[in-house]
Amino acid sequence: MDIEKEFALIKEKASLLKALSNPVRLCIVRELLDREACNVSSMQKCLHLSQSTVSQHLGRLRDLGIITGERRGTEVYYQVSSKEAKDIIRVLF
Amino acid sequence: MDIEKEFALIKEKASLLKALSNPVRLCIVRELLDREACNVSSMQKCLHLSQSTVSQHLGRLRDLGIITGERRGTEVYYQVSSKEAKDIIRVLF
DNA sequence: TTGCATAATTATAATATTATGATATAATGA
DNA sequence: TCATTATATCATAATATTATAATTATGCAA
Repeated sequence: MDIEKEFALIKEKASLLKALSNPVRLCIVRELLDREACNVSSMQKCLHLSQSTVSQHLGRLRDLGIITGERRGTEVYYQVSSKEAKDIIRVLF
Repeated sequence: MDIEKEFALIKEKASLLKALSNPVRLCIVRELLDREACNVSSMQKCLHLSQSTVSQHLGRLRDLGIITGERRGTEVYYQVSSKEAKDIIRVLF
């Protein structure tokens, strides 16, 4: 592999790690693995953070394909979709 | 485990991930696993960054116990000392 | 349609991270 | 000792991240 593609790969992996490196997001992803399909307001209560903050963290995880959301009525339920993210959580906990 | 210790653990794991989530640091740790015991100036040439920048990244990795350095004359050779960090690299690459 | 509940988006201020340049420290050899 | 090489630390400007508050969007039921 040439050096530029190599570093592009490293940057991609680094952004996955960065997404998981915030305590709130790490907590969210971990919770989603334990008891799958939480909705936003249940996480919000659990984390003692505002709706906006939680939603923005979820947005970042969504943008990177780490989680996917499914709407059921007014609520959105999330689950972890990235195998690498799952593997990292397994290594850590 | 009570909720506060739980979150303290999560913050600790998050800082490990944060340390690895910078492309330069991820590159350094990965290199150190492939060909162990690089010195600072060889990394610096490889990464096209200033001595100061590389040294500061090494400092962060050192402070978290991810790498350890051993001085040989004027040079310092580093290696990866954290098992968790090694495991994460193995998951990613 | 209106009202309500849930979630997403936007703007912003406080804080953290990063790379650079200058300086300091450590080891070695002339 | 002095000069040189290698590494670490400090100060700082540019950029990124984070939490909050305000606003907007979506779904549903009366």
